[in-house]
Amino acid sequence: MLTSASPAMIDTLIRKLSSAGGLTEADRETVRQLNLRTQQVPARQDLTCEGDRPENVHLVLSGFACRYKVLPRGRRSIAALMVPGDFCDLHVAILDEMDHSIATLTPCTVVEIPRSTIRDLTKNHPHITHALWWATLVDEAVLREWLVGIAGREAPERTAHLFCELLLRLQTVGLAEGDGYAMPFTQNDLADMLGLTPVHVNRVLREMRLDNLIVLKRRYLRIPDVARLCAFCDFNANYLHRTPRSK
Amino acid sequence: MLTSASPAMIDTLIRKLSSAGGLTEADRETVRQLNLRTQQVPARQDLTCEGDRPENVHLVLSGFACRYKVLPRGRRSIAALMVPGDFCDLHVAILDEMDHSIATLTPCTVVEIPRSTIRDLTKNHPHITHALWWATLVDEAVLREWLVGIAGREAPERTAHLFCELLLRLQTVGLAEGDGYAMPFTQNDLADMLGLTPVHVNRVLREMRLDNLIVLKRRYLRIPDVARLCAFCDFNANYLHRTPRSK
DNA sequence: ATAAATCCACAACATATGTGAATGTTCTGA
DNA sequence: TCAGAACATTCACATATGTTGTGGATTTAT
Repeated sequence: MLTSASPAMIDTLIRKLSSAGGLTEADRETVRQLNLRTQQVPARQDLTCEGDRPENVHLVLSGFACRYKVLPRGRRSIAALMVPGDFCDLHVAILDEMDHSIATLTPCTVVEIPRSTIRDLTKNHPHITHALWWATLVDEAVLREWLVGIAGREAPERTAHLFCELLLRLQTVGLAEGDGYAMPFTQNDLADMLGLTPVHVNRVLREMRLDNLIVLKRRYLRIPDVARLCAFCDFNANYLHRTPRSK
Repeated sequence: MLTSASPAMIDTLIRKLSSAGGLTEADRETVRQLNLRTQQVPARQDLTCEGDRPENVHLVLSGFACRYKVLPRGRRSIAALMVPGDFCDLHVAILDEMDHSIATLTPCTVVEIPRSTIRDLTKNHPHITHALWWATLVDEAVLREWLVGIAGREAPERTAHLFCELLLRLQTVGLAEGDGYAMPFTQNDLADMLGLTPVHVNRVLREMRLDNLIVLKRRYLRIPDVARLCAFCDFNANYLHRTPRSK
């Protein structure tokens, strides 16, 4: 299903770009003039596949999507999680070929931005280019933190770290109320993000529940003591590069 | 020690940027006009630390450097390896604060590019900006492959994969002769890159030697049968985004 | 050339996490 | 409302990898 983008959607995009700082009013107007289309995508569906040379960049407006690769033995490894407001694949505007796939985890609303539009923006609007580049660098910082976590944190700390990160990321887009948020992932999805087995994710969650670090019920996560969970996993939010501006 | 950059060094930079494609002769001339300084750095020394707001971007001309974070229990996790021709920290041109550290692994020669220079380039030279952005996206692709490897590959395959990646990356900068290259890393360094223990790296290397997958002696790695090693770890080079041009 | 410092090699043992399988629970759609 | 699917939970057991420690080999500095 395709519909034309509403002002609210454009705002999501502008807010995203503004968090890099440095956008002028003219830049904002340029973005508003873009003729963007919105699309509804069901859960567990690929947006682009490894090897593709897609014609559109996607921005998530609602729902969760992920970046993943499939390993030899059929194991799926999730390398990034996209929450509302995140770009899925700015890559394709610059690199030729996708080296990984992108799929929805839940039903999503996404904006499609033609590659040519990005190319045009980067040729003529340095501030917007700067903002887009900024977005990819923050994505990279998150990716790096995931790598460090998988390489060096034990399963419980790693899991806690993901929950802390999600809390902050969802807070900045207004999707967390206080100390809780909807986390509509399967334990299987979590396993693929954490580099663990579903069985072990289940074990870890049980332990965390027993320690009262989390309350997780019907896909809703509540963190009774945020400071305690952060301390538990040694969480440091610097890698999210949240500016004062963006909350 | 500081010296002014020689033409050969500028060439390294220009070659790097050109691999993204799209540079005009005017762009190249712009790069040649930059007044860059070169620096010798001993092994195992930090170039920038987490929390810094450095004034220079670094480019490695010779030697190996790495991007790392230190975890609670003092464990160092290496998130990226920089070989000659690689940028260390384009981040600092865009993001405010370093969320990780950068250190040399071996003695290095690095070029220092002032932040202001990058800012100027990105404001006035869209093709160069595009090339720089391209470089960060390739870095991100490599980082993603490392994440996927640590999350989903067993130690031997993971190690083999690193060796294959290094072979290609060093080939493109002329630092591999055929099927071998100098790999001046400690087993400790390897462990930090692979998310393993030094002891286990030692075990894995022994096995790989016994299987004749590698010949590793006095910090020099030879791969008797490259195709066999690639098959062993299911190596797919697409994530390196090497263009025909750049090789 | 020699000593000191790293680094490599190997062994015995500990444990976090993976595997396979059975059962119960919660969604989902007709 | 029901049946079927998808998901969560738990168990027993297997194994890859971590931990601690010791001795020998290289490298580095004097």
